[in-house]
Amino acid sequence: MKVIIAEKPSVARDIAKVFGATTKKDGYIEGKGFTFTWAFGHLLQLAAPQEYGYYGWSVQHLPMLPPKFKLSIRKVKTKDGVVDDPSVKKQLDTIQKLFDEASEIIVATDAGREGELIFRYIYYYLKCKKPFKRLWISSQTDEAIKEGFRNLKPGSDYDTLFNSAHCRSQSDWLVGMNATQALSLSSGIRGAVLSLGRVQTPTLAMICSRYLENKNFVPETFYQVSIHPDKDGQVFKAISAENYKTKEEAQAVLDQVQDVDGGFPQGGHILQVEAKPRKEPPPLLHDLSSLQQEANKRKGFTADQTLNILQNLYENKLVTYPRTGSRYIGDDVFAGVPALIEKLEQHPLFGKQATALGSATLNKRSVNAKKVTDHHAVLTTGENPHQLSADQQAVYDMVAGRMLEAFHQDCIKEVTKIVVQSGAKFNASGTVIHTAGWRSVFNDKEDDKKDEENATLPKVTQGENLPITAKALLEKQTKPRPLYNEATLLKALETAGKEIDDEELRYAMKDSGLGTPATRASIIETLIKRNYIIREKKNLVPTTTGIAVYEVVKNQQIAQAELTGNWEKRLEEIRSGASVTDFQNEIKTYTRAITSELLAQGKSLKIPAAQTTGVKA
DNA sequence: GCAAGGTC
Repeated sequence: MKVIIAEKPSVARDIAKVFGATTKKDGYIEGKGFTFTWAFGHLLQLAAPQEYGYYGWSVQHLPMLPPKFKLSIRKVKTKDGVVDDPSVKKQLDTIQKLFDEASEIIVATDAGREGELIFRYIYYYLKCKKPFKRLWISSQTDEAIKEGFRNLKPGSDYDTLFNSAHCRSQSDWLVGMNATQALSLSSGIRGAVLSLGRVQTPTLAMICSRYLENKNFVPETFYQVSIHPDKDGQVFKAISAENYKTKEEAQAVLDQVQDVDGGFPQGGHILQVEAKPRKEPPPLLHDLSSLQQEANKRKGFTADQTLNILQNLYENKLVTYPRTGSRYIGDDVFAGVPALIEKLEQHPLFGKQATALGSATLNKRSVNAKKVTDHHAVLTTGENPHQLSADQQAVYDMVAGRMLEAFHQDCIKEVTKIVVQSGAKFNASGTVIHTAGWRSVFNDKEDDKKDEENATLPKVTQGENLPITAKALLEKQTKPRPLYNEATLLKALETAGKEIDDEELRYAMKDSGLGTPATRASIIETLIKRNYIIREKKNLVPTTTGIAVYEVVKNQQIAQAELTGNWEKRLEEIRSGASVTDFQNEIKTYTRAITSELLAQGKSLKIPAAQTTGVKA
């Protein structure tokens, strides 16, 4: 008998369905000579320090460098402390029984580094010796699954992938556990937990450095002049092309404006008119991060809330797999899109849009099989939702609405720029939407609209002279970059802090971002739990503890996003066959260095004991 | 008491 093991129940069900296996057992599905079982993500983790004999937190143990790592069952917190998760234990027993009976194992965990690790940790923990083959597919449609089974790979083809995954896991443990204990112990605060890690610390650093930049920003005053030219009763606003440092300069420009009150009936000379049509393509489909950002902007949901709501919708089969990092779908999935859109015709908000889209040519911007990684973009499933809570409905609508947008036509607008001469030069700009296209779905205002922009501009021609009915001197101040909120932080994590607005360019940097779609919400929650940051309205603001930790580590490698970038590069080399021990030795060297540095530097930490978490009474 | 990774 062959056993197929998937990363999660939903995938096992999808595969079993293709085989026509329908007998549901406890923890697996049976039929047609196969059994289909599953994990729930990582069932096993690297054992905690005490399991190597490092009892309690002690400087004498540092750095902790276990000669051989052990695996232990995933833990869960109960009132009696931290224990093996009973549901995980039970599933492992089931898997063990099935592996014992198996002639061959087919590995169907997600097609990626962590998916490989999830299986291998189980396989080695259970001391299984059975041969295994690898199913490698990036979409769960029937055809993709069948094709994948025709193309099963030898399990050993993925040994180097496992090596890179294993290195990632061990390195995070070594650096995180040691750095955390080193800083906590050297802080001198009894029971303090000052955690550090490859992902959480650069994230904290980003929040702190932006906060300090914002707080220390010295606004500069500058001046502008505005005029109101009048075209046959239609008045628009134009702003001086230059900003002025002093009020006097601006006043001089203002005085030279040839307005009606100053005795100039037609003192505004149209120097230039430029009207350009612009096509604005629809946004890509949602991945988890973009959905979390939108839900934060629209509804103020935290990243964690959005993930929980989505997981719930997923478990109720209303949306596809949520923890995806892809904003694309393959052609096979695209083939099913018209039917999904038709289903949305019942939707109270988008029904009309869905109907209209049903008879139009669909935009294929979000269709690109090469950009589908372990999972495709989030879609609705075609199941009809009922009895959703307001929050569930809101998130569901964001998924459904984005689908309609993504497959909609471009928005066609005309961007007009007018240059008016009246003493000095003045600019006016305005945007007129000709064909709303995808923008008709939500009918939102553009988020990047500047406050000086005119909604519509009158038709004027070059050489024309217009009366200027008003003029004013404007006093303005330069503004600092805003504090991070969850939406802007999530976006920044995708590109490891580099500011890239272009959607597609940002996408290309996916592999060098901080954290993964599945973990970013929990990174934010960890920083909050440690009392490093707090939510203040929508903003994420560091506490004195957070700032103090940042001050100690800000120049260290562990606070730089580049650390992840460097690791990823090395892990990728390992995947293509480079030495594992070289990397492991470098990590050990780094662990020793960071540990001793933190033991020395932690003494300079100044935090009131009450502001650290985990303080024992 | 501690990492980052996955998922019910």
